[in-house]
Amino acid sequence: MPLRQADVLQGAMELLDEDGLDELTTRRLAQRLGVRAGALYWHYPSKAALLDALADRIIGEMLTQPPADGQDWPDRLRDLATRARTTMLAHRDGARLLASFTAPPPNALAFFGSLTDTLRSAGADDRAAHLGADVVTSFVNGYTLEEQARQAAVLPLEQRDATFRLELDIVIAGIRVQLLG
Amino acid sequence: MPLRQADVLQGAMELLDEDGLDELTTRRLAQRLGVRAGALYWHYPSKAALLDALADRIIGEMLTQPPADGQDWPDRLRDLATRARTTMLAHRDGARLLASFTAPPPNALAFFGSLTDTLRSAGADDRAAHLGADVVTSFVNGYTLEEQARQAAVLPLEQRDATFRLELDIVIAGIRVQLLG
DNA sequence: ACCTGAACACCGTTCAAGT
DNA sequence: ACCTGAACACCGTTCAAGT
Repeated sequence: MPLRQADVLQGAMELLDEDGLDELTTRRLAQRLGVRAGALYWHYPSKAALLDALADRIIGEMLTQPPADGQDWPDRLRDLATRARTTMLAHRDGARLLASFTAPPPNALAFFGSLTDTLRSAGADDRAAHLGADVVTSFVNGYTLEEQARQAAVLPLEQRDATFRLELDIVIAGIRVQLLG
Repeated sequence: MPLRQADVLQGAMELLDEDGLDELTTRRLAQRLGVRAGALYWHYPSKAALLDALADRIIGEMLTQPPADGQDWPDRLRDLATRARTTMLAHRDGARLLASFTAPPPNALAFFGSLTDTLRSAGADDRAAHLGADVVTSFVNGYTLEEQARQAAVLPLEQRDATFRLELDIVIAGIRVQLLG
């Protein structure tokens, strides 16, 4: 039976997890799927489009669990930020892939929206909610990119978890003081 | 006269600024320098090593001006963070290049050291100084990477400057509350 | 509708050989 | 000491032609 777009995406995900972003070439992906490289261009217009779709699928994994209720806004921000980091770490080169998309795909907007919603429900206006969501996003992406590229091989996970938590609490404390004072 | 390592690095810098990281190939660089691609391997053992050296040269630009005296620690942090962002923005794909080195080169360690020094002089112990420097670094890198990849083309600089400043002040307020309280 | 075959215009890297 | 020439093993992409 012929390949479908979902099969191509699934194969790309597996190849990423097994061999990393640098080994995720159109030729190696085609070989794994049992076709020639040119065939991929029937399903996606370019490799960049395929990587965008892959990034969006990974971001989608951050959105699966519904928010626990009874969380106050700092717990909710911690939950979202932790989920973002954990999901990126769960895929080889995840942070680097997510830094590479051209325009923010749908799930990226949805995830950002859950950050701004959290802050608005805590009393922030639109501008403050956007600033707070943005500073959390920049911090988590910058931290995880560095962590996955250079620290994951040398520091144990519990230690990195603890450091992330402490630095995240610095950002959240800053949001409280500057935006929700 | 023959090429020297510094000439290769200079050519790489110019090619980066003119055409961007994706166009900075060994073959195009060699052509600009009037040699064949293989000749570069006499000066650098690999393209990765050349990019590391280029990243370190750019980070070095953040360290040129001595610290203004009479600054308190928040002003000094703001100065360092702003200098980091400005320097990355001054080179095409600067943030992406600086996210790509394998091990932190000398100037990266020196820059991080000036952040920790600032926090220690404000009364932080070693652990707190490290956490504070790290959260600033992660935020600035994450922010500028996103900015240079997707916002620089669509938002005016003054607006991006203002947003960066506001978000940086969130991080600094968090450091004050969590680490220097 | 989906894919092959074959090509095009590239990459980074190596290394004997030249000067 | 520094570089050429030529090769090796790759890339992403296009597209007529096949089924």
